[in-house]
Amino acid sequence: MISVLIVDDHPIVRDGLGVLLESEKDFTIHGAAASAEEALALCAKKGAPDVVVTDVHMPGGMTGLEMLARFKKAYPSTRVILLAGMPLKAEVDEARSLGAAGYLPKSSKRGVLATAIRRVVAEPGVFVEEAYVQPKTILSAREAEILKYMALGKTREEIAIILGIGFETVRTHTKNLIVKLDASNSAGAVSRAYELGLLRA
Amino acid sequence: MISVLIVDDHPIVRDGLGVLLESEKDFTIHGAAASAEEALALCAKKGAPDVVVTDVHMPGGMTGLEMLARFKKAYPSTRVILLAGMPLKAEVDEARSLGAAGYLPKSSKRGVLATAIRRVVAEPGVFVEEAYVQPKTILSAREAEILKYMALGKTREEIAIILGIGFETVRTHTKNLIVKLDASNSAGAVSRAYELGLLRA
DNA sequence: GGAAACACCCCCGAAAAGGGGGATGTCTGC
DNA sequence: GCAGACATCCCCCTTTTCGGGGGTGTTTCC
Repeated sequence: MISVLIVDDHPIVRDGLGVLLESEKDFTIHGAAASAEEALALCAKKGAPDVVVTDVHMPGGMTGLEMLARFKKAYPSTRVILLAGMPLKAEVDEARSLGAAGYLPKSSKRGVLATAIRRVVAEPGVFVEEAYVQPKTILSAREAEILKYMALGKTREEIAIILGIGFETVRTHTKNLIVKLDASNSAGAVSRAYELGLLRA
Repeated sequence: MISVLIVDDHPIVRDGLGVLLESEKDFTIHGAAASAEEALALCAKKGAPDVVVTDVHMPGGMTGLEMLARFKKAYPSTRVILLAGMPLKAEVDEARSLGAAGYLPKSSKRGVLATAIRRVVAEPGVFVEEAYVQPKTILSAREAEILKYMALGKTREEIAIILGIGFETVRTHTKNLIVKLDASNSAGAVSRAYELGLLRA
């Protein structure tokens, strides 16, 4: 039996995932938490599960990536699989380097999650990742990435440092983003991106 | 048996909800669709279900509200229950006036959805709604207004002209907005506003 | 009557963003 | 091979925003 801890801020999603996984004979639900903090508290009390399945983006406190770091420190043997609406390359790479066991888009087809969970338990050190389709191909991978940091309120210089590229390059991308999203500034571009479903995972 | 059609752009959520509802003895899954368009096509082929459970916000095409209108026209007897991360009063009111059977936040506790489905089938004309939080209370009316124009990409000067107030006043409000939304600039504030459901996605 | 919230206005200086150009190399598809 | 998309970098200059202050007059509520 593989014990699984589910972390998501939406109870409906949480319960749905729980029932979905419980319907598989080899899974047992270790617990469910609405936030990273809650998940860590639960593990402190009940012990760690074999696998943690968590949404990356949660309002308020800790993100899935931060929680991942804490888990790898406190419970190195626990596998952590991250879920995101729209995985971005930088985020996936960061998750991998932080020791995540997998990174799946919520758009994964049915059964992918169950298969992934079994695989990360069976093969220590494996990193499961799904080829995902960008919902809107209007943005290049780089642009989508820069858009994300823009939404986080980072300045262009900060983004340049984060991505390890030049300031002028970030500038070029943001200029293109504003044009592509038919906006007139960063705030408008972020808004349009939300409306188009390019942000909010 | 109550037949239910599930509409959500995330397969993992869709499947989760499906399994969750199927675990109840009195539900049968009529189908699952990734978009409003797909849902309507499915109904054109297979006929309409008793109840449609749909996410309000879906990337790309039709929103849940638009789909609701189509459903009420084509299949007046089908009940439509809408799900949103953070229901806003205006949206809930619009849904009700469009003939929705219910509007639930995804933060509803387990079982609420199943109960709601049974209720809208048993009581024609009922509107099921969960107490929704209005995080808008953290913003004053003026701030909310300015936030809206900020998301539209207007400059502070443009907003001042639109609202017939001084540039410095707009500035004061935006400064307060950035602090209240825990952001560091306009783009970040707009992003946070979407996440908090203060702007409709 | 006073505290608190609100809408309104003002100043400074530094930082950042925006608009317009141009350039190079890679890689992919026809 | 060559167009086209992409990522990368650079220049000019202007406008806007940001962070830190300061203030006024209303209304509302205890």
